[in-house]
Amino acid sequence: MADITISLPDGSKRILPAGASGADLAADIGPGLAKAALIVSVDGIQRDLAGPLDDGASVAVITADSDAGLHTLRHSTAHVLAQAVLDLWPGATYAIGPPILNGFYYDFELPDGATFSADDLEAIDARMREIIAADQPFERFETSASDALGLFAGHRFKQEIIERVTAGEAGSEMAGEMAATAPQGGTAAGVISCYRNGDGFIDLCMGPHVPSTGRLGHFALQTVAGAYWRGDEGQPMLQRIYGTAWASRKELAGHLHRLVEAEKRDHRRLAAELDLVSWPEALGPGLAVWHPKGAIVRKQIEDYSRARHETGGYDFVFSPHIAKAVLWETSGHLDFYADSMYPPMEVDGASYYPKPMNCPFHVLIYDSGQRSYRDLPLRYFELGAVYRYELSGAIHGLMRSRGFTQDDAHIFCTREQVAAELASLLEFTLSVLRAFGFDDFQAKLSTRPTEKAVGDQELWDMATDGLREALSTAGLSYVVDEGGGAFYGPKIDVDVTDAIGRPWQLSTIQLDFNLPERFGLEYVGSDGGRHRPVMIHRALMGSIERFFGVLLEHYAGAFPTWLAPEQVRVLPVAGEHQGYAESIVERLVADGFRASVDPADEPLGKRVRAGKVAKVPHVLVVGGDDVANGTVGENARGADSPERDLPLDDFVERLADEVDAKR
RNA sequence: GCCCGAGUAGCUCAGUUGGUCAGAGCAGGCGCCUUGUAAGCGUCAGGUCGUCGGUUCGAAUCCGACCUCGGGCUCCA
Repeated sequence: MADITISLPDGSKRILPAGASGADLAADIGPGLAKAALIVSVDGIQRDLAGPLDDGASVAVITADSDAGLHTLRHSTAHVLAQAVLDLWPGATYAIGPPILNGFYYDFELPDGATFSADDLEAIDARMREIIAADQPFERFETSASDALGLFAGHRFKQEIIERVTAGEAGSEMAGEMAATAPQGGTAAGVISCYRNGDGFIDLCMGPHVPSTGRLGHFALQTVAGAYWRGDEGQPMLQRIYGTAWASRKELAGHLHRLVEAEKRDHRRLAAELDLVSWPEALGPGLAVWHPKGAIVRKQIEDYSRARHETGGYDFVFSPHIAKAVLWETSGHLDFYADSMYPPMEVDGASYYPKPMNCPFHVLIYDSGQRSYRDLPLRYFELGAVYRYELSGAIHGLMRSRGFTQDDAHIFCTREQVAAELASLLEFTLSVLRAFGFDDFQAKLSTRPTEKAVGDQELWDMATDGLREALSTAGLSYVVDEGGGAFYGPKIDVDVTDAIGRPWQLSTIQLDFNLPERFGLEYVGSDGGRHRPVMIHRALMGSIERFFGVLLEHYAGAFPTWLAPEQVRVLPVAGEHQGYAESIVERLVADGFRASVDPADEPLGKRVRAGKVAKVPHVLVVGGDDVANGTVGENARGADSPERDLPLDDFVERLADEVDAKR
């Protein structure tokens, strides 16, 4: 039999006997790799280790070190979860169970509408570990759609998937998905692939999978949740189990530890601990009140935003919280956004809606007079409070609320001005975000939807090119969401990455070809003719409340000094030093700093601790020596040890520098 | 909205099978202590056990409804 030649990623070649599998290749390279190998990538297509390799193929052996390997590990663990559930609940059926970030889930429907309870997870976990201990091989086989329908008799979700896959070949929406994902398993068109492990467990799956269940085990089942089939409220509610899975015990422990850490910086917990914000039940879900310490931080954020807009070419405007139905009819909100609006108040025979957006008001301001091309661009800025009727289950602290304030602006410009306007706007956006300590950005460009869209193609192209240019000028990496734009215009969304690596979508820059049309906006051009302006919606922080929440989590409550609610706390060592402490605070407050005295009613150690726990950036201790010499003992937040005998003037200068530098 | 889970002092929690189970620590008030760097001592006050109904001789505990909060509701075979 002729040998086959395989190319490896490093460019080297290996000769193997004909019929050799990925596992054989891994073993040929070395015993360590043989043990670690999970799947192979053959000419860029992921496959099981067990399958034979073709002569001349480029093959990479994939281990759990790579994302692809981890994905496979999680995907296979999801299968074991399904096997365990089907073992334990006779009559249960299963839907889908993909790998996700850090883990996996699987959706089930239990007989007679039964639901999982949190206690069930323990039994499922135990059964999964038995399956893993049995080291059952994952065996792939392929079949026709009609045979597959028989194989999954009684499992309606699997049958639906098979039907969709089959229909997909005729060119439905599913075809695109399959085309995009087929390389994962290398399934030929018209063939349904399945995996069998254990005595009778079979799942419909593209694969690939790890060689056997024994390769799994570092997992934890996490939560039970309801999830609609295909994410559609009109579809049945399935029972979803989430889990996390890793290549080693250590990585699993690390992940669980990170979850605990993330919980510690949960903004809702910190908001309560630091006395910043609360959500009194009497207000209703998704509505918060700002306590003095939270409010002063928010004020710093807003003041900074206003100052930047004031020097950034914006005009300030204000608009009311409610408006008559006719405004929302004209803007179209009542057509496509009514579900998210609070119901109207009836006053004097008219219906007034709380505003979910500020744009129509700004449009009216534009429309309050005749505009010349010489006036453009016009940039209207408002910290506008809006109210949106979010689903009660979607509400989440300050991150998703029913009342919030946008750092909102609308720019009205000519078509010719769009590109330049976008470029400077993106620079402006990043500059503002950087001031708050974010420097890791990721952008998304959303382009023209394939179906309905308003505005001519030329306009879309120009605006989309403008956005693209702005992104490259700013040196921002971005992904393109083809067809992901709204019907009324393309947009850029900007994510920041926080201190523990989580992305938050903050900024959005959105072209709008629709509202100017609906409101019949015009300007007089240099040709004397009337033209339609282009409108740009933009928010940098998005929601001030949410931005505050993101900052709170980013800094784990330890706001930089310029934002900190309490910048300096002065602790007199004993009662006799109270006067000196007060004189320091007086001076600091006069200079515009936020400072207070914590009197000597408690032992110094206790007060120092209280200052640290409150995350005050500077805790000053002043005693007899300091009174005599005009000095302070400085405890900088995060410093290991105090700095004694620091001249007060030096401290104030340092503090001022720190605040100026926004540190 | 829908699925699962949770609601006991301001906060974190304990309360065994329904029968002194209404408790603790921290925070708060008041005294004492006058402190040189991460919790001094004493004392007082605080709760309709989320709300409303029901079962029971008796409910924080069991049942139902409601309210609020938390997690989830396509990262897609």
